[in-house]
Amino acid sequence: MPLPRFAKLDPNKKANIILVASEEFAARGYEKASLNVIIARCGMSKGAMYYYFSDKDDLYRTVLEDFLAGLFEIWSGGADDKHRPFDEVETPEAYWEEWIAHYRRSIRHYQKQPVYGEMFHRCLRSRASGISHPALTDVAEQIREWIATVLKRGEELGAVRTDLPEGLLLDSAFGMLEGFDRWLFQEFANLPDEEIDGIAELVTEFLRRIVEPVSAEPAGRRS
Amino acid sequence: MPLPRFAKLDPNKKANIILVASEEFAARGYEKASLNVIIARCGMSKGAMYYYFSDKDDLYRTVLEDFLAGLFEIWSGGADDKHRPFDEVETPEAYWEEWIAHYRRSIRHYQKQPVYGEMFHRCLRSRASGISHPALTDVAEQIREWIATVLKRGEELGAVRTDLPEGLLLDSAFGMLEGFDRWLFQEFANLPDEEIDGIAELVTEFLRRIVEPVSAEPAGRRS
Amino acid sequence: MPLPRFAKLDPNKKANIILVASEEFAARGYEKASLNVIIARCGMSKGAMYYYFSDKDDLYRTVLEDFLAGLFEIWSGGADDKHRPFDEVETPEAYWEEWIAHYRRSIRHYQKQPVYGEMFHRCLRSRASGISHPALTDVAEQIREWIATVLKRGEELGAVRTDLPEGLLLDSAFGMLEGFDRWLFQEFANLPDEEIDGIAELVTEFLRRIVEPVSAEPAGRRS
Amino acid sequence: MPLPRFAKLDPNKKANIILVASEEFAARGYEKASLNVIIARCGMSKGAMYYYFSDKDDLYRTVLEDFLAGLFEIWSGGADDKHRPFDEVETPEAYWEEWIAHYRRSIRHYQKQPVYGEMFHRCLRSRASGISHPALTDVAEQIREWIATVLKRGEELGAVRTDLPEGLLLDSAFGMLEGFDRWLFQEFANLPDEEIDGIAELVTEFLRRIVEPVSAEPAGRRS
DNA sequence: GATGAATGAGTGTTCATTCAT
DNA sequence: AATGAATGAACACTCATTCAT
Repeated sequence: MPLPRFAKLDPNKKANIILVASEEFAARGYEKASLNVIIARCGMSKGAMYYYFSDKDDLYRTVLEDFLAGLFEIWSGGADDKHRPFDEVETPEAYWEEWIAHYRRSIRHYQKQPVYGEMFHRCLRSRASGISHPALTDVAEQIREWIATVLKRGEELGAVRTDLPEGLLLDSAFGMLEGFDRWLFQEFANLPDEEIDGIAELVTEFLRRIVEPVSAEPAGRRS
Repeated sequence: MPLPRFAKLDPNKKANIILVASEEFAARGYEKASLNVIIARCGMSKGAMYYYFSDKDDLYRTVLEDFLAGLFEIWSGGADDKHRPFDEVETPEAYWEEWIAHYRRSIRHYQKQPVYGEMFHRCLRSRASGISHPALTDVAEQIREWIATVLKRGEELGAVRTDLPEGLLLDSAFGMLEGFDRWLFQEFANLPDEEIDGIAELVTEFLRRIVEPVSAEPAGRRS
Repeated sequence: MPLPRFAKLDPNKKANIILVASEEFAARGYEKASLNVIIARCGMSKGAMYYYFSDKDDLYRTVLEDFLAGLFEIWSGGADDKHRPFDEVETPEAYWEEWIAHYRRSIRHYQKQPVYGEMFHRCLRSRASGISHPALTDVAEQIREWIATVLKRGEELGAVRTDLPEGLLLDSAFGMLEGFDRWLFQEFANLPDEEIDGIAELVTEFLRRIVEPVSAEPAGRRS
Repeated sequence: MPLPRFAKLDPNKKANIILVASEEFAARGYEKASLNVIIARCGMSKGAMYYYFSDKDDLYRTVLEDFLAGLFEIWSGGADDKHRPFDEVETPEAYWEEWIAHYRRSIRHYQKQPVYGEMFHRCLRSRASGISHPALTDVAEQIREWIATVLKRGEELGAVRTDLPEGLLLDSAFGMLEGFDRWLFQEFANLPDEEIDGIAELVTEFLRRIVEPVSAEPAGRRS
């Protein structure tokens, strides 16, 4: 929702504004983030900022939109963001393989763009809070819905249990992924590139344990 | 850390200050919470507040300490907070039963004291964040450590796997519990009292699936 | 006083700029009116506005000039604005008849062009104020002078008393007309067309009572 | 509506704040008036102003209330403001004598407190505008109602005509008084004290001419 | 002729904190 | 032991105006 002028701005400046604002918002949250600081760091005048964005809220939403677009691009496999890799799998095994691939892509992306990771965690944390900014809640909701959709696909393939109240499985699985991510984030500095695959497999295994039907052959337990 | 004078204050007033401050901090977070509002709601003067607490930060820490003490009291089974029920179990089965009991107590407590629940979720959400107040991170860390200790006990009993990097299992399990809690919170209004037991069993089952050794008889899958 | 370029502008655009600006100035007053808003509503660029007008003040004066020209055209009987109907009456009775006709014309005009009415009232209200914009005070002064001239004509015909300090009679009469107008404005929606004549006669009668010489046969009291 | 603390402030400081604020509001109107300027002129800090008043609006209302209280005190004859001198007159002649006395009091007051005059005219001018601040419109409305009440009393005594639509007479008379006032204000510097009586009689005569029943013996025309 | 990006002093408002009493 | 008046830097936001293109 930035004013249409923003689209016409020099791409470098655009990217810089979004980067600087992302950092500030990611580091301090919407409320504490200071527009004055963002403006100063961008080297713009007050008026210029308000020339492109109608207010702090608008800037924030723009930052989040940019983040979400980037995220979904990664999640859709680098192709256009309408591509849904999980729609193409046809067996439970392929389904779980796609989860591994999904995680592999995500981790690689976070390593390259640490700010994305910050934003991502902010979104996750904001869930169900009632306190955080509506736009952030929106983004969190979209992420959650993405996962819900993928779990739905898993249900169709018989890879995901269906005997629990709507939302319970999703929230628990989502929470676990979030926790795993948290650990991952703190280890990023120490994480050798060649371990990424193992990590992706591990988190997928955890996910399986939670969401697989109780009658299924348990993941990672094939004697 | 409040000034020593605070200890000498009339217990009713003490409790009132902490309750009012808890509500404000729980509802709006440290940064957005207004000392002015707290002071007004307590019916005290500005000077009085600063007589007992050196600053906003100090008040916040006091509130959190009180919260944490209350939490651990519940978690220790209502006895003094040095009592550690998990230390007393001697078999894996007893270990899991204690988890169920633990959850049952927690849920009952949240239902009676919603403010505690609010604080709790704030703590959870703040985890691993460079954003939130250090004192909140501290509390979150202590909660995490409590769980870590309990998982350690599980390891000793052979109920918890030991083949993963320190922290990974903890964060994943903690995240799952958090997500489960989140779902629970939204259902509180609709949750009949007699279902609490089932809920406590369910979340424990999820926990088992994540943390049990891979070779173990999987939880909830006994034919 | 707009820059000479304005004269050369396409008449439709000219009229549109003046209309839009009139609305904004009439609705919000000089200070609160936003040039940005006017510019946006006109669909022109910032630069263009400053190409034709040297500043906000300049635009305002142009708008007022246009308003005043239109007003005097009406008051001069629809003919060119040098025509002065009151100069042509030769008896007191004809003088008062002309006042009635004057009012009839004015009311009809306001009904067709509400913006004019708004401007008119703004001018009236600004009278004798150290607050309003000098240009508005100027316009108000010119309106006052128009009435002064007409009263002068009345004095020549013996229809208007001459025994009071310069200005006193004028201000009182002007104030009364203003008050009458105010009432009129609020009743516009409910005012059937056929009552306009009665209204015009009534206000003229009020005017007569104030300004007629004390020895004259009082208006509306002819046994 | 100032915060209750304001009442406890040193009366000199209170009066000073109201005086300074009155001047600024009277001179520039609500919107243009700068709180910063008022604060600086009072020699207070920003915080202090907001300690006593919740916002600009609050300060403005306080100023207006003070003004209105002062005005009604004068109008009630210097006695407490519940005293209504017009209620005590019992004949048309006494009624008109009270108007003269009323005007005499008002003029004397304006001469001593010029700011009151400024405020008064701002109120008058704001009438029926839709633009001005609601609080100002309120005050204007109360003044109008005061006059309406007095005219009503005149009707009861047969001193005021009753054959015109509600409001028309009031607005016309009010407008005339306003215009008269305007003239008066510009002459204040030149007005010798001994002429005040004549002025008060003159404006009352004007009023009579407008509002007296058409059949009555006209004022000031007794051959 | 015309554009629109950029400016920056200005606005009203908040709030943790201090300190004379 | 307690008060509450006072502070002032910081906040988000506005808008008439300029000027390189």
